[in-house]
Amino acid sequence: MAEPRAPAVIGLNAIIIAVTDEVPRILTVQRAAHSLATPAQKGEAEAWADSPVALPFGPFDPDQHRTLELGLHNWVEQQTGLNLGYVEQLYTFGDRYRDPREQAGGPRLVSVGYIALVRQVPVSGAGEAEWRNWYEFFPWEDWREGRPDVIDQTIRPSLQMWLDGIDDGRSRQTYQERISIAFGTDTAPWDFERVLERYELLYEAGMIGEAVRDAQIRAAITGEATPPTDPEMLAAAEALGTPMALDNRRILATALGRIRGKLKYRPVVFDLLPPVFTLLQLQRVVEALGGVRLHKQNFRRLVINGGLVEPTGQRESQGRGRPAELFRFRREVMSERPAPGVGLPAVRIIG
Amino acid sequence: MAEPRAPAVIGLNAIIIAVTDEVPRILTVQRAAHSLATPAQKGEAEAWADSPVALPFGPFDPDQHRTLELGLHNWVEQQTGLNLGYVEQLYTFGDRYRDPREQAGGPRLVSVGYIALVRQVPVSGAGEAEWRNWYEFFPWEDWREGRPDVIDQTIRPSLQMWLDGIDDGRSRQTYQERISIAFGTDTAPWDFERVLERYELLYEAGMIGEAVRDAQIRAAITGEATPPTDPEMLAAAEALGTPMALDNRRILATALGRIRGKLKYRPVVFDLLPPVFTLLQLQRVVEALGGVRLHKQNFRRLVINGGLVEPTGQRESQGRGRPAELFRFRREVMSERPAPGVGLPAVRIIG
DNA sequence: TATAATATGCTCAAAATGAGTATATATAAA
DNA sequence: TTTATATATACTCATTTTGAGCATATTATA
Repeated sequence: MAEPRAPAVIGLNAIIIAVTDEVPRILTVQRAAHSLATPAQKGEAEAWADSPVALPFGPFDPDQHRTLELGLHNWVEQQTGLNLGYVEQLYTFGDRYRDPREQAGGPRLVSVGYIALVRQVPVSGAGEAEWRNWYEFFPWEDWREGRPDVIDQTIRPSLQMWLDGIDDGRSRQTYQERISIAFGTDTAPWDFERVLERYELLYEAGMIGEAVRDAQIRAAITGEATPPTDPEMLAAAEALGTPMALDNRRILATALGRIRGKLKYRPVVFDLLPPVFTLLQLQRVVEALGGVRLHKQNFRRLVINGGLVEPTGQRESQGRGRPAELFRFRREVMSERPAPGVGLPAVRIIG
Repeated sequence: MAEPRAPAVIGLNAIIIAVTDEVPRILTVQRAAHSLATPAQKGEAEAWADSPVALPFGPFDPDQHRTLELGLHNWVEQQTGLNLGYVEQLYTFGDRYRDPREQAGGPRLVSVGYIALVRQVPVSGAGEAEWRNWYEFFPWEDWREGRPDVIDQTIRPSLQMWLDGIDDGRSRQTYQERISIAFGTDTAPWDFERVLERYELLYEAGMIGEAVRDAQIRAAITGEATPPTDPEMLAAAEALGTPMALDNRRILATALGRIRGKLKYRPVVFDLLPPVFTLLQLQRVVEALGGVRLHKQNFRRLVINGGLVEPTGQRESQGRGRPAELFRFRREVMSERPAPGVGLPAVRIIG
């Protein structure tokens, strides 16, 4: 068994999530565009532009930090002034060239992603930090106002065109199946958790801004001519949301899928809410994360009968109609039921 | 945003799982005990003995491997002759001193764990590899023959004793809650997915062999006297399964919990079975992983009506009673239902 | 005072689940 | 050959959970 050498560096990415005004938001930072251009290919640097929108990132310093998570806490606090509550490891990303600087001899960058859920949305501290609607990056994932137009107007036709252009029958077959699973069919429902699968297909089909960018980078490095980019696909990329730096959008897709899955069997929503809340507020947060509308009365029944919340006796002051009762999270539920969560439906789109 | 330095090394751990004869097994390798002893403290090396039972481990070589997963495939194949089928990233472990050599100045070891599910159990290739029943490491997790004795005879009383010894009322309260959630109460059910939570509590209570070992290591390094180990706790450690090297048992607990969770909403079992199988074989594999007995007729209904399997028309040859029909996995189910899986009950212990 | 908006209570059918009983088809034993 | 035993499979039935909707309560505002 050989000793491991030390040829890679470890970084930490934070996906910091909050929900305000019924909008799920993530904290982004500005990333200087030139940080991608290495001296070796300054000239080519103008050929492609990386997005300045990035997830908060920091190096992991083993000398200073006892655990990965503590390291994360540390620089997040420094950079944004946030002190994180619930934190959970997401995934570790280590594909070659996820940082293009590798192509110019830079070290392999392995990043461990962490999800953090926060309540407050303090004006983000050190300058360039900014909260952004996460559906800005995944317009096809928000079904709260009905099935998003972009699916049938852009995604479906472009995917079909891409599929038709694949010569090998077998791999076309495989892709067809993946598309059905990810995007559903007339019979198959849309599965709200398959966020990453959808993003990856769109990337592979070249319909995502980052895919175009990465193809250009590869071409610039190998010295080939800029690859012919299908104008259809470029138009698609326009409609398919804001690009992010590096593979940050893939990381975000992973996080979104994870959160949606977790909602069903762990009471994670409450980390996004104040200590007391109305049932409608609770429902709106769940809907924001899930990207679906839920049946109000049944949602009520679910969380009350399920023992997830308990009434405080107080009622809300403000408001238009009848004042709502204020509830709080019942921590005891964790030791009462095996998998307490709020559950998303298969494909409900009711108001 | 500072550049990450390169002060840690990245390794890969494989949790390779197969089920044969209704026993869930993991592939282990022999780990030379002296690999933990550094020249700096050879003299102390006899004071504590690390277990030679380890998970397969290999370094990650970024020059050679395009992705972490490919790196894993590569050395697993070399070391064991296995070519892995379904592989999924589990978790990244980076706590300080998870490799005790760090205490003698060794580099921080960050390991990315991967779960692999395999069908065949070929006589494991290069020498020291060996399949072991995973319940050998977690005797309290197998409820197929009823509630394991070790829970009420060892775990319950020792946890209580430990709890009573905690002075601070607040932290005793917190621990009490964690114990209730992890191990259940008269009212609260046993949650089969909380494998890691249970392991961590037992470790923190000092009831696990590794906890004793790690306390001794720390003492040896800091030069303190060997800490007084409660003989009760040592006896508990005897009953609480085979220790593993480093933090490998924690990694394994993470994997077991993950697999049990996944069972419910993804058809992972089929990666452990031959292409055709009887429904009882399928059920036995699910039971082996979940550590529970299931109701036969209802299990049938679940997988057939759920569209998870389809009959082949063939029947099984051998056997005592009526020959069973052979089924195969219906891949189409993946695109029909949002979360196809087999589901484990809350706490069923019926034959 | 009427109207709109929201909260909350309740009903009812359909589907899923838990627990059995009954029957079919094989091998092994008498 | 018959009987016992083991397994597979089919079917029933009560209970619980879920999906959908109607009805009523309580507030602010026109």
